[in-house]
Parts: sequence; C-alpha cells; structure tokens
Amino acid sequence: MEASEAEGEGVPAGPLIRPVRPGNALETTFEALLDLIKVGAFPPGWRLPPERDLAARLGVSRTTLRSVLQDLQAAGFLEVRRGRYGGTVVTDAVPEASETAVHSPAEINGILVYRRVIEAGVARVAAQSTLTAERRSALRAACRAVREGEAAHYRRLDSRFHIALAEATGSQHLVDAAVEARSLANGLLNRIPLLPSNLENSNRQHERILAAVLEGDAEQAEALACEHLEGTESLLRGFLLGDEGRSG
Amino acid sequence: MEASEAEGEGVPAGPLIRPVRPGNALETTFEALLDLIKVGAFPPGWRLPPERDLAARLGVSRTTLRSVLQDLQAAGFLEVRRGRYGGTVVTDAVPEASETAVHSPAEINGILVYRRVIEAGVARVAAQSTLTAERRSALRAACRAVREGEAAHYRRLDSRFHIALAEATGSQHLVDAAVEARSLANGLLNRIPLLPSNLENSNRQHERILAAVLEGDAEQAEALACEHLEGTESLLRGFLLGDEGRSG
DNA sequence: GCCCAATGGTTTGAATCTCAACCATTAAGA
DNA sequence: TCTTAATGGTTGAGATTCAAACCATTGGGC
Repeated sequence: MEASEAEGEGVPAGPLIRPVRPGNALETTFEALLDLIKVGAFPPGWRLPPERDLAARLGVSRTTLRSVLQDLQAAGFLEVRRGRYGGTVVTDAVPEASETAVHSPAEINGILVYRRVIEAGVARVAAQSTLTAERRSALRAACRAVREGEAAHYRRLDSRFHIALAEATGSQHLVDAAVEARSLANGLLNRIPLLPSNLENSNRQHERILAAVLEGDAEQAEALACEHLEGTESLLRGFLLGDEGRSG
Repeated sequence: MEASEAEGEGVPAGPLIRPVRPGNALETTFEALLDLIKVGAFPPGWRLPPERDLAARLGVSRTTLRSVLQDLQAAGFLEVRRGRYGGTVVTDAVPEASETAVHSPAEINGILVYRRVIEAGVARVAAQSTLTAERRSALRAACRAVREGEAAHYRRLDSRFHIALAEATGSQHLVDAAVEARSLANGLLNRIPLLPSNLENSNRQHERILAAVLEGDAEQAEALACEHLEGTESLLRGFLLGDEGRSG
C-alpha cells in the first residue's frame, strides 16, 4: 500500500479526528456550565440541580464539580446556600465579552455557516412539530423576554429563544447542536455593538419567526430564520472580516 | 424565588445538561475510532497517524490510545507492524451490525430529523461553496466508490460520500455534525436490509446531488438531499417504528 | 554490512479524578 | 423546642490516566 499522505491515500482524514478529551475534567466542566449560563439555560435566580444530581448528569465526580462550582462562585456567577432548601443559585452577573480566541476568516465563516444550517433547520422542524400548550407558552415567554429584557442580558435572552425553538423540535441532537452553535456564534456576536435599531429589528423578526412556527408554516419559518441570520451575518462580516481584512 | 421544578422556574433545563465525560477515556476513545472506521474516515488499507500524533489529536495519552488500538486489533479492525515504514493499518473487516441500544420512537425521530437538517443543509452550503479541483475530484471519487463498492461496504462508503459533502462546505463544525449524524443514523440504518433496487435508486440520487453541488445549484442540491433522505426515512419509519408499533 | 530514523513496545512514577463515608447547616413541620 | 430531610462541606483511599524515558524493530540509503 503506497501512501501519499501520512494517513494513507486520498484526502487525509485529519480533520475528522476530533479530541475525545479536549481538556481536563475541570476545564471542560467549567466551560460547559459557563456556556449554559451564557445561553440562558440557567437564567438568573435559577437554582442548579443538587450537586450529586448535577455531577451525575455531567458525568464527573462530585469532587470535580464542587471545584468548578467554587470557581464559578468566585467569579460571581453563583451563590451558594447550605441546609435544607439551600442550593446553588445563578446570579445576574453578566459574563464579560472576554477576549476570545482570534479566529481566521475561514473559521468565522465555518461558525456562521454552521449556525445558519442549524437554526434555519430548527425553525423548519419546529414549525412541522406538534407543539404542546406548554411548549407554545414557553416559546412565547422566551420571545417576550428578549423584547422586554435589559440590553445587558440581550445575548443570553436571544440565545434562549433560539434554543427554545430547538427544544420545540423534540430532537435532543438539534437541541445540543443549537446550544453549541449559539455558544460559538456568541463568541463572535459579542464583539459587535448592540444598537437599539438593530435590536428592534431583531425582535420583530423573532415575532415573525415565532408566528410562522406557531402557525405551522415550515417554509415561512425557515425563510424568516435565514433572513434573521443573514442580518447578523452581514454585521459580523463587515465588522470582523472587514477588520481582519484591513489588518491583514 | 419560588421554584416550580427542582431546577427553578419555567421549563426545566434538564435536557440542556449534557455529560462532559460520557464515559471513561478508554470507552470514548474506542467508540470514536470505531465510528471513524465505520463512516469511512479510515478506509481499509489506510494507515492511521503514528501513535504519538494520533494520541495528541484525540487528547488522550499514548498509554490510553495503545490500549484502545490493541482492542481494535483484537477485534480484527487493525493490523500493526513495527519498525521504520511500519504503522497501524485498517483492515477490511466489516463492523457487525451490533445490537444497538433500543431507541424510543421519539429518539428515532430525533435522530432522523437531526440527520435531515444537517445533510440537507450541508448539500445547500456545499453548492454555495467555492470548490477546489481537488475537492471536486474527491467528491466524484467518493460518489463512484459507493456505486462500485461491494454491498458489504455500502454503509461505510455511503457515509463517506455524505461526509465528503460536509468537507466541501469548509466548515469544521458541519463536518463534525455530519460525522455524528451519520454515526447515529447508521445505528438505525443497519437494521434494514440492503435491497439492490434501493441501492440503485440511492446511487442515482447521489449522482444528482453531486451534479447540483458541482453546478452550484443550492436550491436543487438541498431539495435532492431532502428527497434522498426522505427515501431512507420512509424505509426506517416503516421498518422500525412499524415494528415498535406492533410490538408495543 | 552498517547506520539512521521512524515507527511500535515497555516501564515507572506522578497527576488527575473518582468514590464513598461522614459531618454541618438549615428551614419547615409537628 | 425538637425532629427531619435535603442540601452543601470535608476527608481519605483507590482507580484512572498521563508523561516521559527508554528499548526493539524495521527497511532504505550509503
């Protein structure tokens, strides 16, 4: 067998090999919980599952989890209270738009394209799904929360709305993908300023997407989602790629 | 703060909490490598990256990786040769369609819906992407390999073609999602028999999807991908859900 | 025939993580 | 006021995983 690449013949499989352990247990657990806070899975005031339960769900030991919870507490995201009816509660601290890793234009495009496939697909499937009254109510509440929330919480509330759409599909895999896509995209989105006019427009688009989903109009829901995503993509491409282009 | 659920108010975030360590290092590494073999990332004859390199890419120690490689060798999937110009080569052993976990109808639907969102979206984006001559060549080769391959290797070759489409998008996240979607779906697809007429039809659909992608017709590529996926979904729903329905 | 370098194979000690048992706190109910 | 039970807090032993150093094999080049 003659090898043209270290991996063998043909197109190398390099990119297909992904870390099964991208970091140590502490790092990955910290990132996971912070991501969930950032995308609104744990809104302020929310009480996390009890430590023993949460550790089991995350697949780490309680010792490891406790260390992470202490770090999150020290960073101001959690408050802990002992005793019966105690627990670990999420504060309303807003995660700083940290200096995320610098992405190449190709990476940025890769994230945007991924987000669009996921979120437009989610809108379509949600519109095709049978929604319970509870689910409809949750969608409306999430949409209203974005509109009525303070600007400081916009990113989190916006994310939560899009994830609520994913939850409406009934596919755990789409939910996971939506969470991941939002976490990736937020790292980029947080670098552009929130202008009131843009937020207003975005909120209107949310209403229309929601209406299409509730009406069961799959074509419309997907088209509106694409339009919505194109809006922020344009902002991003101009803001980030333009920047990168100039500094390049 | 009044809690309606253990996690707090409103819709519980339970489903959003995912294991950061679904299994131990040996298990997850074994699954990851076997999945890559199954989806054609490592075709027969392929030489894996050297151990030290592969361990680094997977994010595990060389000790852990070696243990997994030994298991895969014992299972017949790999052959190892020492010395200069040695290495670890993939055999042409076909993974048995093992008794995968029994899925509920909701889980099956969740997988199918996820696969459709990913693969239809991938077709669209691939058609919109600028393809190098090498990439076009790889796509054609992958499509041809499905058509000309033996039935025993069909699943692997079919998967590789769809993943090649994802690679054409240039988005690592779509590639990862396509690998995952394929691994999930294959667990289901392997339970239905491969009929020559179905394979013929599937191959024709592959050709048409490829043609649309190469021509840059995004609408067509996505529509054809949906039609292609609907075909196997129908087979699956009738075969699995019908079964479950009757036994239920 | 010897050398070299790239690969797999082995061993040892350290780091990380897990598990389980037990302690302390706390507010509601009796 | 005491009890209860659900929560967080602490400790020690063991398992898992890692890192690094070194050995053995092997085929091509000189």
